[in-house]
Amino acid sequence: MRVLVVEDEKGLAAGLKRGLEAEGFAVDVALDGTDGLWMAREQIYDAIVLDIMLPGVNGFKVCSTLREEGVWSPILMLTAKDGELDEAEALDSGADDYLVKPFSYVVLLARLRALMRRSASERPAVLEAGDLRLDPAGRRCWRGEEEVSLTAREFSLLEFLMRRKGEVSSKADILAHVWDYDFEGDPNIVEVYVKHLREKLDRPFNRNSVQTVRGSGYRLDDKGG
Amino acid sequence: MRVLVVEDEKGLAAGLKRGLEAEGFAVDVALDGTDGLWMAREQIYDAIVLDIMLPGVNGFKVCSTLREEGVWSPILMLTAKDGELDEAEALDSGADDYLVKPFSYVVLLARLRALMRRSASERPAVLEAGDLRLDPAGRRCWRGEEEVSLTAREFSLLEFLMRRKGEVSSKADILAHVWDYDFEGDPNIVEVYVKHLREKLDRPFNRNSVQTVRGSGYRLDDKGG
DNA sequence: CAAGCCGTTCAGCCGGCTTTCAGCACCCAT
DNA sequence: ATGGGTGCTGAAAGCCGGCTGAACGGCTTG
Repeated sequence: MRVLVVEDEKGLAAGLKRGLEAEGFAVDVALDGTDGLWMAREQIYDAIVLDIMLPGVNGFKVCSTLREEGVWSPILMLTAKDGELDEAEALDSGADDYLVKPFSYVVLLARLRALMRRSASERPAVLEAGDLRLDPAGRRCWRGEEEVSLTAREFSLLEFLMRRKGEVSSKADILAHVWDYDFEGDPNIVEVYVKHLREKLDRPFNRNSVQTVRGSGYRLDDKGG
Repeated sequence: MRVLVVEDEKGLAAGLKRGLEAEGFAVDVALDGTDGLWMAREQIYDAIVLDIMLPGVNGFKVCSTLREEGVWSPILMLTAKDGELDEAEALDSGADDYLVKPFSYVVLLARLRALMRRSASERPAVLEAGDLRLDPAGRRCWRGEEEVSLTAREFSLLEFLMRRKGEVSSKADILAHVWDYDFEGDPNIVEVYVKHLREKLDRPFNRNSVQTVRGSGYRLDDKGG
């Protein structure tokens, strides 16, 4: 259970780190928004505690940026004032919950646990679509009983599609999330990788799980084709 | 989107009901814990707003009982005092979030939406008109049980008409929204696509969902023809 | 150092979608 | 009845989106 704390008040940050570590969490601390953003991108956290008032990039911005980039770790925001607007804006920018300063440590802990419990049940360790299974942690993939080996890109693409199974993902969306958000190359690359997936997941099994929706994008069949 | 409000202060209950209904929710109200428990068992709600201080069974008890019985609708708890204990206990009894009274309506709404979004494993975003269904996210369309495949334009046109089902949409409106707003071509194209829709959605099923209103435009029948 | 794999780019092909157009049918007012 | 206006229809053409095979360079591995 790894937690990222993004907080510029050094005293508070240190306190949180000590407290959470005592509870058995692994804790990383970022002292400003820019650092926080980098760290959250680099590694998957089980939860992120995020102050709103930050030097560099503010908390709202950090939060919405992460969400856009496909980082779905549960985020608990810390708001200094108790204005209603902050609260609403926190949730709208993609936070899962917020806490008004000053807060008590017990409450923070309870909220954090609730968030992680919730996201653990929402995000099962293994993604499934019909008899297609994918284990993000172990980077493995199966069609039925048979394991299929995928390259890094193929895997990311499939993971992305599986998390949105049944929905159409546009090529732009895919590029933004599976490739770097500032990817400037040929969008054709998505087509190329879709072909790769089809050759590994569909053709050998006579299936059709990755569907083209002309003019819109691609869709992974709910039932794995 | 059906919401259950369990609240004994009649004024507040009525206010919530009115407000939420204005936002397009279907709202049921229970005035005590016992009723709330019954109603939550009877039907699946998209969210439950639950007061802690209730005659009969209190909110904590209602919440934990429901959870034990396998009711997983997101629960938003209303706590009267702002003691830490209440908050922690609320989350521990299985609530997904809580709100301290007095709260503002905007915040309640934001929280409620966040909860439902989070638990939206089922996509409520499906448009319906009789036995005609359309899933904008998945770009799929059904007449009854049978799936109908539509091209990009056909889909946009149908989506537009379904969002305004029962109302007449002028050809100019349709052109502006389904085609580019600066479309300069032949308006006849709308007629062409209406024909396509009819051939795919109506003719094979002996229906008449897309109706012509001579001199005004087209209307999609509320009940799908 | 060689071999292989992976990620990426590119150009050509193909099918079908979008759009246009001309002719016909129908409704309504004169 | 007759004509204009409005909508319907089938076919044809052009274009665009997606598919594919090949090739290249960089990186890792033996």
